[in-house]
Amino acid sequence: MGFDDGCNTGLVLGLGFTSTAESSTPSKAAKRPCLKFEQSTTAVEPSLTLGLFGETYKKVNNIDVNKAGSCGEFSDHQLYRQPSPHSHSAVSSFSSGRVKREKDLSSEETEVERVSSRISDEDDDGVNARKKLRLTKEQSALLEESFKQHSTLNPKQKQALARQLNLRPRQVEVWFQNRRARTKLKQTEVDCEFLKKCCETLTDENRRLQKELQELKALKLAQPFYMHMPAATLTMCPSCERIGTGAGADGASKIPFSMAPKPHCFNPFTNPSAAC
DNA sequence: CAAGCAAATGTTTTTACGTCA
DNA sequence: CATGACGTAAAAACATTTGCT
Repeated sequence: MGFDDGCNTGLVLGLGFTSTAESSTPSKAAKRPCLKFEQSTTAVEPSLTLGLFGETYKKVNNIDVNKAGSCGEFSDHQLYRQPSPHSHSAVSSFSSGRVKREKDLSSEETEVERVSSRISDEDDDGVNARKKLRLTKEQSALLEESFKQHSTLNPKQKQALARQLNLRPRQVEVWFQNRRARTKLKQTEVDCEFLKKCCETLTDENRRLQKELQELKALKLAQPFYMHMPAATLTMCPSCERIGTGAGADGASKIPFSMAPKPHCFNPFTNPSAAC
């Protein structure tokens, strides 16, 4: 995948970074293959595509099936917050082992909460005001450090970090979510700049090629010599559109320019000039 | 007081996993 | 037993709100 692909299929506009060591089969460990900004940005190479992807957002029929879906935060919300008027209050009966595990975690979180005095103080007074926590420098630093290692946390890591920071797991989770969002925003800005540069380079290259084409056309008109040659002896490099004279019409080996397997597409970062 | 930042919340989408025919 | 369809929960992405500086 790269710049060349967009040339053949056309009209695909996208930006992103493709890992060079990308495996085609997502493993179970890599649960969310989309849009993860790992630390090893040096191991990825930029890819640009222009146009429309065939991929579209799918609308799920049973949208409200998982309305309780926010129960991903069930344990945290239920344990630590006064239920908001809009929150889904009841996810009553669980039976799966996974939920059991979640319950275990929740009990752990309760323990964490007990330790965390700054939180219980706020909640216990009955006032449902949404107080905003300001993380200390130390907390932020540790979170940053952890984020550098993993941009996402598994439940155990979350628990451990929360305990270490004297925060609720939910707060750690939220911090990571927001941090990922900021990272992505930053990355989008970088990509935007990258695309701008690409656009400028391509515009310049296009201008140069147009000029060269004009010159060649003028040359062709000024030199009737070409006209006297058999058409088959004139070949044009598909990449740079320079005209060459084939020595004979029989063998491709004698033709100075052979057709490229596919149209040359200019990549300003790997090919600063035309292929010839 | 408006603006910007960041914590928090709500919604949607994706994925993994269990169950059942 | 293998397999595919289906339902559900969890987690992440995404969008928005809100409190604080």
